[in-house]
Amino acid sequence: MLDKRYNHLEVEKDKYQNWKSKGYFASGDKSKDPFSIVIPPPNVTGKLHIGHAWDTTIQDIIVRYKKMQGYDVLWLPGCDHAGIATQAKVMEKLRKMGIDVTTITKEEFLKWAWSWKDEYANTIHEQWAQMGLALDYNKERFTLDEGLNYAVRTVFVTLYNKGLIYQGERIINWDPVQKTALSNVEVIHQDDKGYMYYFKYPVVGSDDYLIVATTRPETMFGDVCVVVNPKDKRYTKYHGKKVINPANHEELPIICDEYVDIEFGTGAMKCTPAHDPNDFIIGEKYGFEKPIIFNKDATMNEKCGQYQGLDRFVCREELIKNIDKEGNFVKKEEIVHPVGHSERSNAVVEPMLSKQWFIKMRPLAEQALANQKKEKDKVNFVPERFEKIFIQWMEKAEDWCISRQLWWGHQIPAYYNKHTGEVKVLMDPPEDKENWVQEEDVLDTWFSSALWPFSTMGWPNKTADLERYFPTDVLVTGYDIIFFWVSRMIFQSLEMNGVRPFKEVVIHGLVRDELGRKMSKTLGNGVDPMQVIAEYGADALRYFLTTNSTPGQDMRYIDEKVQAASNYLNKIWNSARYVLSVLGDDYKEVTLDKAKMSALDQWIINRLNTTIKNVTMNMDKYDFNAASNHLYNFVYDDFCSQYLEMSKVALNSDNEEAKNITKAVLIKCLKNIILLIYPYTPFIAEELYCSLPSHLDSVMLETYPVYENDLVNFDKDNQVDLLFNLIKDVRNYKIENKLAPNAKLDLSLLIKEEVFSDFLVYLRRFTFSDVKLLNNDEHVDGEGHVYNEAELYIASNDNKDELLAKLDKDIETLTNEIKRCENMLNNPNFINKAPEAKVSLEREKLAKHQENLQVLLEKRKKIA
RNA sequence: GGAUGCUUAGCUCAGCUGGGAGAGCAUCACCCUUACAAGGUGGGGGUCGGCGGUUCGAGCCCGUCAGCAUCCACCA
Repeated sequence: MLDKRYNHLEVEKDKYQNWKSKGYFASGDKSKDPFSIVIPPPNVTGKLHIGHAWDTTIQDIIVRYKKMQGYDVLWLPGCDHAGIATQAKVMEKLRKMGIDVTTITKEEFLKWAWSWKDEYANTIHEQWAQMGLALDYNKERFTLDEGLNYAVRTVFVTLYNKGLIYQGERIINWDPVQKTALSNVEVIHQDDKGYMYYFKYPVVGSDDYLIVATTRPETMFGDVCVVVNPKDKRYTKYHGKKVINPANHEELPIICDEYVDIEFGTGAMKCTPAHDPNDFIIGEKYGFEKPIIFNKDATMNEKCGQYQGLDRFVCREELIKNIDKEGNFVKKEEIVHPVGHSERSNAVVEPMLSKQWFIKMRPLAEQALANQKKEKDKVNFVPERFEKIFIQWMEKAEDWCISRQLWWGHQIPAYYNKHTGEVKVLMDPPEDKENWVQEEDVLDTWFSSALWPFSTMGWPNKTADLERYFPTDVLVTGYDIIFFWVSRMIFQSLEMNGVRPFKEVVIHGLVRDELGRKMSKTLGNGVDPMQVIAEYGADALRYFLTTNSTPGQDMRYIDEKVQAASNYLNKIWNSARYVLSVLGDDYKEVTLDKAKMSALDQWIINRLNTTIKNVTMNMDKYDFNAASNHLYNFVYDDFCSQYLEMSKVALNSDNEEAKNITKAVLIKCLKNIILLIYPYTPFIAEELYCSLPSHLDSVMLETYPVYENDLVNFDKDNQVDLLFNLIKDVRNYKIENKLAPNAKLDLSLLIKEEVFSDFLVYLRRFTFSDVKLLNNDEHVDGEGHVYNEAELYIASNDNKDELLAKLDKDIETLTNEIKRCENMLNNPNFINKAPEAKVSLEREKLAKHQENLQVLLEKRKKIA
């Protein structure tokens, strides 16, 4: 027997281990059609957060749903080595342990890093288990394992040989804390308060000067010239002259270039080719040197004289002070301007000239864009609008800097000849190893992530898995990593395989806190999914996460809603408890025969059938909120509030056949509810499923409910609705008159249209009252309720005036309804232009209303 | 400077191809009725951000304005 209250701790105990050990998560049944998903590999930097919980629950729902529909589902798990992030975490840990990280060797570090990885991968496994994810652990991969490393090298070499990877000296984003290059997407531009500083650049051989503005005065040590627009009349007289750099007193030529915006600032621009992408272009164009003035930690280098060794921001202040002393500092203005920060370290990124490896983006992007124009083979974004975001980014994607100055990652397979400096890019080190040294840099983490959908399946080998499961069917991820990951998977797969990596990509939003703020460590407003599970259970968390937002939209974590989810599960739990309790020990399954079923039996089966249809339709659209709503309404309104209560009548009768049919209907409804809720809440579903009188070993082996066409032609909805309305109005009467719910009333009913057998039995039972049937012209006193199919009179103690007042109220609302109908029907445009069905519907309504009004008016006459 | 999303009940959000506004929580009244008091029954509460347009008919389509949020963008 089930407990009175659903207890998630009991219910969720041991089930995951059982599923796993029985092999229910494993893929590979060749008799079925394949369906595949790869998990977005979480970083091994820490624990999973609530966003992961959302992302993986969506996938788990899809996976469990598809399994039930008879697919051989592969859900491939794994983790990402997360280069920069992990290296930072491990370094921090070592520092805390008192280890001097400046002297540590690469080999020592990697040992620590691998043990870190093992530890956190373990944690992640435990969390996946808590969440109940049906992952196929046989296929688990790690982005840094040998197989994936092989795939990474293969792609690198292939792209290099095609000229799509090159090494070049370009302006890159330098993270001075992590001391590595970053790609554009790893830089977060935020509006920071800063200053625009104005300096005098004295003109050589005169007392004149130009005023030049900059937000980064320390870069003046890297200036090579001052640029003005040739059309700028103010500066014509200085063409060909030189100015003195007030920072280091070196002479700088004044050159002319259209690039300079006359309107902006003073119209005279300092040019620092090594530390600004635009200045770099000008430097190239005019053949200037490109002096680098920073060390790797963004302290000033030897080119900066007395400032050498100072931090860039300290140098800035010192420099301004000194220039001011010489009278060349004009002013500073407070401004707000976009400043690039490192995604990981949050350090202000320094644009810096550096030799790095790049992926040439244009050809790859064009290919991806072309593929999106194909009707059949494009990647389908769900919701569709995210395709636009993808396309816009692809249209202007610049070359991707893929080299990182780290230890934790895939070492770039490039080799430098110790003697000649020649570069070779190879799968394996050259034969004469001793003459070559491998590139120290590793690849951007996202380089290996981009290959995830196929590298995990054994690519480049033509493995059976690759053949069977690739391209994958769907990828589920948040909109925040469309650029980082989704787009790169798409172009890499198109380039390496000629096909899209996944047919559909389901995009979800972010989980925010109760106030709508992004969750962050600094705010400390993060929600730990494991704590929520401890309190409410994984099922409640899963249900909450997947049924409280529209696809693609952000959601807020709201504790009460998890509670509400838990209450819903308790509702289902208790309805199951009831159903199981009424079956009795001798329950034998009977096949449902429509001819023998009562109207209410047919009604609920019909409602169930409709629910199955609606749920399935929305599941297929990945609209889990809509799908679950249909089920929720069925569970609460149709099943629990109506049928389950009504079933008590048949079950208490002496009619054995009716009893058995009712039990069968109850079981059928319950079982289907369990199967429909199961993808969302597998634990409670398993528990309840295994409590059913007949069941397989696990709900995981069941098939998904199917819409049955032969059950739909139920035509007594009106009668059932009438019954419910009558009961409701009587209940309302009792409440209004402060009567007990089970108070006995004298009811009189005039039935105008046919009702199903037992109609009155139910009415009497649920009103706790006698119901006297009236003839057509019979009159009784009392409070009247008029329906299309019947009239109800409740014997009442109200005096004449009170009764009249109530009648008048009803008459008024009915009159208004009639007016509304008449207005519509008197509008010739409506008659002519609205669909025929709509028009006749309104006509019918009007007729009914008028008929009902007539009844009320006659009643009024008789009372008055 | 581009782009996207949002604005609906006190709060958090649904509302499918346009045809009489919904849920959860909160609130009010009554009820420990033999599945469920973390419950049941029955209520109350919304000129669907403003303005204009299309339409017989607009929360939904179009335009415009406002507010909020997010993303992209090298302006010294």
